[in-house]
Amino acid sequence: MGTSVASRRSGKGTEKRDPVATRRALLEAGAHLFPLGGFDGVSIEDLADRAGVNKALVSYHFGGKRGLYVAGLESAFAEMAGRLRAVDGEGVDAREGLRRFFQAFEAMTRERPDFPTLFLRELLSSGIEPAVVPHLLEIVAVSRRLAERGRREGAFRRVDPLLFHFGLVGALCFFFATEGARQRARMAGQIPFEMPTPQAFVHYLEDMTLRGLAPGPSPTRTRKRKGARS
Amino acid sequence: MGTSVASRRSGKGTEKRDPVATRRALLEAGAHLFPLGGFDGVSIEDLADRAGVNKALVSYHFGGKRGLYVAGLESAFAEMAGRLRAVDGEGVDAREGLRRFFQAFEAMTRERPDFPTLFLRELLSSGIEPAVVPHLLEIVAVSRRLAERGRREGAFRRVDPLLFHFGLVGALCFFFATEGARQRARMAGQIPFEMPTPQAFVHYLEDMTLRGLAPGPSPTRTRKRKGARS
DNA sequence: GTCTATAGGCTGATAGAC
DNA sequence: GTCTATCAGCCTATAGAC
Repeated sequence: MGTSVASRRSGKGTEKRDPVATRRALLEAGAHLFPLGGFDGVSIEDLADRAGVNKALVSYHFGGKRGLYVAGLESAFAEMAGRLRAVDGEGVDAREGLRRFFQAFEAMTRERPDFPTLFLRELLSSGIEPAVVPHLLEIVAVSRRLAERGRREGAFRRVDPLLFHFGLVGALCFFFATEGARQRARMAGQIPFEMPTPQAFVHYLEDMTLRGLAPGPSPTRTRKRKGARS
Repeated sequence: MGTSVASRRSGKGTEKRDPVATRRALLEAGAHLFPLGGFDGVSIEDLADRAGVNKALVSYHFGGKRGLYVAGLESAFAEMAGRLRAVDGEGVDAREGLRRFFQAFEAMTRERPDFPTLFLRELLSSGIEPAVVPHLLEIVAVSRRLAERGRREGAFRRVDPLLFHFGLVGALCFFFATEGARQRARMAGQIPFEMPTPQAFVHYLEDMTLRGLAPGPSPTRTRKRKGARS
């Protein structure tokens, strides 16, 4: 929990620590600092200070600031993709899969609260890091399969799996990535009313998704009536 | 459309232009560059070059890079808030209000395609610019009133207006803010399949929202059954 | 209002001692 | 592997000529 330290000054001497502890401390520092501030907003010195490690070790162990950033980024994306794999369990039907989808997202944000921020920041950046593209595609594939399975089982109406994906992931990412900003703004007195809790939002979104995906015609006519079948 | 130029070199001399043209050119440059790259990712020289203007004029007219950024930010937020005000028209019922809500968002992204990116970047930043907080609250208030009106008119079931707001705005912002990244990744061959169009997504989200808000019990039982009425 | 020139700070990276 | 010292580059901001 506390600040990881790979080497420390004690009295007058310098104690050396495990090099793997150094790497780990730097990765932890990156995981904490990069989501705030973004890549440009964090200096090597910031990272070294938080890790309790010498500046030069960033270049030594990761080949530079970018290397440290990418290493953390990839591990986070891989972890998210891995968690979502539980959605495709053996005997789980589509509705249960959807529940697991939300559970996986909740679990991720519980253990890595600023993953959504990191995620979003990377998507907003000029060029997505090639190393994480496979994980990204894997994440998309999960919701895609979920939508298709629901359709096959008759649990969901037919929707474009990609639209389904963006509606779900977009709302979740936005909410969780901006959660910190809300809390800060709330404490600074900029927001004069209570904000929803993450649990409430996840529950709401799950409810809306189930209702929105329920088979059958829309309870309200759309503007233009179409023929019998599309 | 082309690069705005407030002053230009012709042959050997230097022609002076309207100072308001200078300001305008710089604001346009900021509106284009800040969404990409973010505040840290854009240098004063980048801005001046794109505006066809001298570096020093940024400080002269806006008191520094931050001043130019905030000026553009505030005008964008104000414009979005203004567009959303149409949702609260005189004789519009809730369902029509929701339609206008999506229309306003679509219109905004048509004329200022990278507003969602700017918006999201600001929400992710360490501290939200105080100057835009009022506009932010106004935007929240629109969806809040929309949800409450729908409830009052019997068109929507009862939902927490703030959850409604985040579900809607979150999904829209995410999709549009990452649209550029998708196109880039697609062209770079990182994505091997077609991506949904903005129109398709907006239509999908509107449909899902109407279905999700339709009065009546959820077509699927939730895990815990509650009493007859809440 | 606009431009040139420059000050001054900070950053990422590395050479070389230990 | 770790640390100190240092360098070259870029950045924002401003003083002063026009």
